Amino acid sequence: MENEAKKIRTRFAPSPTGRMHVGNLRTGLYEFLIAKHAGGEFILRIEDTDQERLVEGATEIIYRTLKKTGLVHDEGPDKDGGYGPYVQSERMKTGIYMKYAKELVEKGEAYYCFCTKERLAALTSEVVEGKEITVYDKHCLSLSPEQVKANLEAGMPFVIRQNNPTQGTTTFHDELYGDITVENRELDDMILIKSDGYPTYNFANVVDDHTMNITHVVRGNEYLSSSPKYVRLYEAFGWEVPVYVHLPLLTDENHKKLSKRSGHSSFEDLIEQGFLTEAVVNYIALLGWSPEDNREIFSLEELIREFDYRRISKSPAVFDMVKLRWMNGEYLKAMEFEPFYEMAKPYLERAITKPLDLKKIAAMVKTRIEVFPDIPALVDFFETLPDYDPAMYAHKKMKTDMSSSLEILTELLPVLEAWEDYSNEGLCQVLAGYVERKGCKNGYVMWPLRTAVSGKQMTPAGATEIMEVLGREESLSRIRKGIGLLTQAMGEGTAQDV
RNA sequence: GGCUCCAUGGUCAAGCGGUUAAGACAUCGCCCUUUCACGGCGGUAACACGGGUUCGAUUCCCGUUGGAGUCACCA
Repeated sequence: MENEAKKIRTRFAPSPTGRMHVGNLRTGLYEFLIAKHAGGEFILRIEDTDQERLVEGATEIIYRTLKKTGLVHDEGPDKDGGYGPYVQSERMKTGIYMKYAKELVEKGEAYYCFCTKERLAALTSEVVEGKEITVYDKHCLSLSPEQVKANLEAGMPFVIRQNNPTQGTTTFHDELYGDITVENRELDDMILIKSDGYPTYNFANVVDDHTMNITHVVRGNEYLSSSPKYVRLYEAFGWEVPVYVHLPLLTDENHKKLSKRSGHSSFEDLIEQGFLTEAVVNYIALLGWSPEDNREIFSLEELIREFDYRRISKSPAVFDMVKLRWMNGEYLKAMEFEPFYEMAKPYLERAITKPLDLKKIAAMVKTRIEVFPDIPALVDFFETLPDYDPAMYAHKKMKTDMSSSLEILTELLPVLEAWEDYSNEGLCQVLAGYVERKGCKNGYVMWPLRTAVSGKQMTPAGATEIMEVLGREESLSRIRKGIGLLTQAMGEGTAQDV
């Protein structure tokens, strides 16, 4: 047993600050996949140490998103696995962070700092792109124990800072990026405990990952350059450093980091935009990772099986909505009809209020849309015949023009008026008979007919299917309207010619 | 600006010293067709640059250039 590798434990540690953006979700997905691929455990921890950024209900969003995407956690605030509490604000009440911070102070690896904001501001060495670059000068490190004690007793506000060496280098190993070394003098004495008593992310993260027995720390690439400071913390405690896997960033079309701030889609936004959960999960899994073969469509179970984190790439990936739409379309096509219909229904009803056969229309639309909101624009002509330009009757390939269309429709009208069976099959039958008598090609007849009953250049189905849904009376009325439009247009054309 | 990372078509990407440099999205064309779409077939399009190492570099090393990240009492 001792020789066997420890069971992998990864954690997803979001902050409850609103909706979950896709970069965050992908990090969670990879953490889940890495653990599950190896038969390990996936832990949820809520990092709410920033009391100012907390958003009401955001924790619920986290639970809902994980549930919906299938990233089931083995342990979390709602599932105690013996490493709780799993919410940092609750962990803080146990005094854990302060206890460990004081341990570092005693070891000389950290120290109290009483510097005021004003003094800190004076330390600002330069301003780059609007950001103030400040490196703390270890001013308070020289305070004697007596002074510290006196300050504390006087109730002076304080923070606790990490005491980093100023010489030598620190190296840490990342599974993807290899060894990364930095000069210790580049390491700022970061704050461990804030003046409100809460730990900073940096500190709580290390304490929690260690005490919760996390074996693989998987996180975004934005932490790569600060990782040496985390490693120094582990070393200061004398703790085993976890395996690090830093993930390549997800960027927007301008190659900038995807962030909530820049207004990029959160997972919930995407769902509202009509994307399927499975498609989103599938798509983001492929952003930064690829399987051994060329497969692109993966269920979560298949991802678990195939996911080898060594195949994660190192360079950032652009989040491409166009490809996401394509993938969503693939999922739509593969869906069973009934569930598809249930999801499409609200969009159909948005465009159609008449008592038409929505199921038939849904079936027409199923293979032609990429996302549900594509539906209304595709089917609105069923509700009302749009105003259309009779020039649409002309089609080069079908060899139709306005005059041929007028002829066809005029001849067809009495035939269809005399016909009772408006099923697709029945209509095909009567029209085939007409085409045969006429001795022309199908399209020569179908094009003007479809134009007349739809008033559209693009429809999700052919003329007969449309007529079947519209019914006899509406179909005939639209054909009469078409004849009227054509007659009028031809008349004007003639008048102009003369 | 310092530090760190990255670098194959417009995008996602395979490749891990010798390949006609895959595949997918997008784009273009053709076919099919009761338009469009779907589907089928095909085309355009990439190893950033310069030095090494090597019999041989997209692949290894160095530099240049370019891009990104980071430099908070935010995570």
